[in-house]
Amino acid sequence: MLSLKKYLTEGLLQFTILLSLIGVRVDVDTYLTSQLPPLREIILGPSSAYTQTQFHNLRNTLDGYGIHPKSIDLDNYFTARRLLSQVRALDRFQVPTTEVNAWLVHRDPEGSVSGSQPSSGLALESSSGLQDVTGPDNGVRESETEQGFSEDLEDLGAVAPPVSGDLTKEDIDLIDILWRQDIDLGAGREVFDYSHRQKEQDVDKELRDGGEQADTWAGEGAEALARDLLVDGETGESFPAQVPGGEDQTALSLEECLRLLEATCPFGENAEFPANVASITEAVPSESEPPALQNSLLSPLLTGTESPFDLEQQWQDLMSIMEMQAMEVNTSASEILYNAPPGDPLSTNYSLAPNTPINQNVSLHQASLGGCSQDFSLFSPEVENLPVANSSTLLPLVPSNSTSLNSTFSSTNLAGLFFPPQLNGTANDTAGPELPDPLGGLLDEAMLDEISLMDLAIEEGFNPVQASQLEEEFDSDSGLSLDSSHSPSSLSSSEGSSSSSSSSSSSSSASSSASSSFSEEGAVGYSSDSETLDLEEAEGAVGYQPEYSKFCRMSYQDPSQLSCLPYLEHVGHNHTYNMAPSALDSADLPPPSTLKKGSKEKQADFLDKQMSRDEHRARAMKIPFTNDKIINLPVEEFNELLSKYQLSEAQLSLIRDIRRRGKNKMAAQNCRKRKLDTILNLKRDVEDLQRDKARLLREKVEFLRSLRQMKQKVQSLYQEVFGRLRDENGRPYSPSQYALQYAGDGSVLLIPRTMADQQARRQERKPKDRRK
DNA sequence: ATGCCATGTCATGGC
DNA sequence: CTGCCATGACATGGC
Repeated sequence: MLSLKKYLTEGLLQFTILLSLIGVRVDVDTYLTSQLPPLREIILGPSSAYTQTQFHNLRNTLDGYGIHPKSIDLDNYFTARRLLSQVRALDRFQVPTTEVNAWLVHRDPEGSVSGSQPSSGLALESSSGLQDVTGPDNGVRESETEQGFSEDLEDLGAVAPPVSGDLTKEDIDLIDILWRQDIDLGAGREVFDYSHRQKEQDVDKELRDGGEQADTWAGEGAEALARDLLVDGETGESFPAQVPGGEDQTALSLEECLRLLEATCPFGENAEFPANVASITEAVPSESEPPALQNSLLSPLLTGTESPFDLEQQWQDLMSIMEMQAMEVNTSASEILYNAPPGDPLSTNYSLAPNTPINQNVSLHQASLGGCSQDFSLFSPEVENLPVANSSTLLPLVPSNSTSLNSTFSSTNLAGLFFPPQLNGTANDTAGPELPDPLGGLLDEAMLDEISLMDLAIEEGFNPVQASQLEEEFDSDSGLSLDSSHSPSSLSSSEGSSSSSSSSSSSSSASSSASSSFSEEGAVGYSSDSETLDLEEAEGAVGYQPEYSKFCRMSYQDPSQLSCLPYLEHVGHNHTYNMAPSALDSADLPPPSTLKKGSKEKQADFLDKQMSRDEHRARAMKIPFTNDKIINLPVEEFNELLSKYQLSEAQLSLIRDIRRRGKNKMAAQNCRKRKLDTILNLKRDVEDLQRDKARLLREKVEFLRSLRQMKQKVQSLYQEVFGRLRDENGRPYSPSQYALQYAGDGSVLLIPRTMADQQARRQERKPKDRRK
């Protein structure tokens, strides 16, 4: 369903844009606003799936709690909304075609990427393609890198099916011919392909040792690209300026793009297409926008995009969302079930602000949960007298069944009545007064969506824990709440990789104990080990980006925490934890180029410098075997080795010292690494707990709100029923003398006030007695 | 010159 | 008891 939705949405958008560009007006509004649930939901999404998560995260951002403000998902969401509004705007404003500059349609074929480029073209500054050159035939682009890349994007749920799957050979040839035509412009496809470059950057980051080259993409890279984007005066084409080493860059003109689209499927199943169309329209006011922004639309894979957080743009997005949601609710408001007759106090009570969303699924049953009785002070004395236990027996009073009660409640406008008192997640004043806030409506909508999700989960038989898990799943689907990956299950999984990686890289003698100790450590959540290890060991690991984003998020929260981030912390340092000494030795060997340049003496000096003190000692004492063997051999083999040689007492002592020191060295490395991971895990636990606390506080506020709503409704119903009662003379009963009493069987009795007070006191005593 | 940090080493204790 | 590991404390070298 998700892929179908994206497929349809992007396809429709592309088709619409195309039609608009060639002059056919498409009234998207009729489709979007019409009450055709399937299509509407396909295009706009099932509301809570998107809005809940994103608003939730937006609120977190505004809280200053946790979410990196540069989060690409927010951008993605907003731009998706913006894209819709821009598509709508297409039939109002005709985008001048001369301003539609260049579209990225495909990445490079291998052939146009210079096959002579050295494989070290992963550096950011180098413009050579990321993917490996598979061969001179540039017609077929089915390298593993290509497919893997598409799959990666697809896995993240952001893209349409890969192009190559549906392209015929002629199409691909045409594409390549077109690209080659633009090669003389010096434009390469991957120049615009931010995801491409981002991935490249990631791999590069892993490969690079020094921190000096670790400048971020959004910093110099994006600026450099923005600077390098030139506009052809004649054609209006925009193409990157000649970057040194960027001879393989091409760009597609609009005409070529259209031709290309004609040649391919009608919807142009290229995932990058709609994104770049959006970027084009965005680029109209600001002539050259950083590529990071347009690529922010590409996929959630690019979560780490560090484009500047454009507050104004976000505000526009907020406004557009408000507009859109107002439209949604206005059109759906007529369908709201109002069971109360006109003039009913209920309807007057709950008919505020019709253009705000509705909290579905708030049931009286939930709201009358115990433990909230302290909130009764919010009530009028009259209702306060009602025993809590009887509130559920109110149901028979409602004209129809409980379902209609729910629907009646669902028509109540909580957003108009309440506002979350704590925007700050750490605020403790949950019962505080509702403060006005310009974002209040929006945030409230988000919260209500969130609560609706909770309610839905509860109604469907989930327990609250499952509901929260459901909520977290929504968060994780967005790719924003990355901490959901730290659930116990993922901990255990990463734990497995942790132990395996450590054992694989440790010496054979230490591997078994190392893995066993690691699994013991897993009880306290020992997962970051694998994260950093995977970075170091698996070059070009694709799944690494979310973790990096997570660290970005953390670092944003507190810049001083940068020092604690393993990834950044390891920059410039040779963290060779868990690497076998043999690997260390080989890694310490100087590159061949330096060997050629230097004389043999220099080589010897260099090697001497690379050797440890123990190695020097061993050489001085003429130990006949390597320190590697001394340290890493099992005891039996080690003793066997010693027995083979006639060694002096000094030599034996040195060998044992070397072994002891070597083992201790590795132990110290492991120990420090463990310590670091423990600290990081503790920090993450604290964050998780803080997030849970904030969520629970929000839920509490919501429940209190619902409870207050219920009480008001009960009060209204009470007054209505009481007001309609007449005595035998046809006169209304005096509220000061009579009261309604709810019996356990659902019946309602009219009893004198004095008796009601006595019963109420008895009801109050019972729980106290039970507590004792 | 100084402080910080990563790393190596030693001492010690537990298994 | 010996070997191994974990870890606190200290030393050292680089930045």
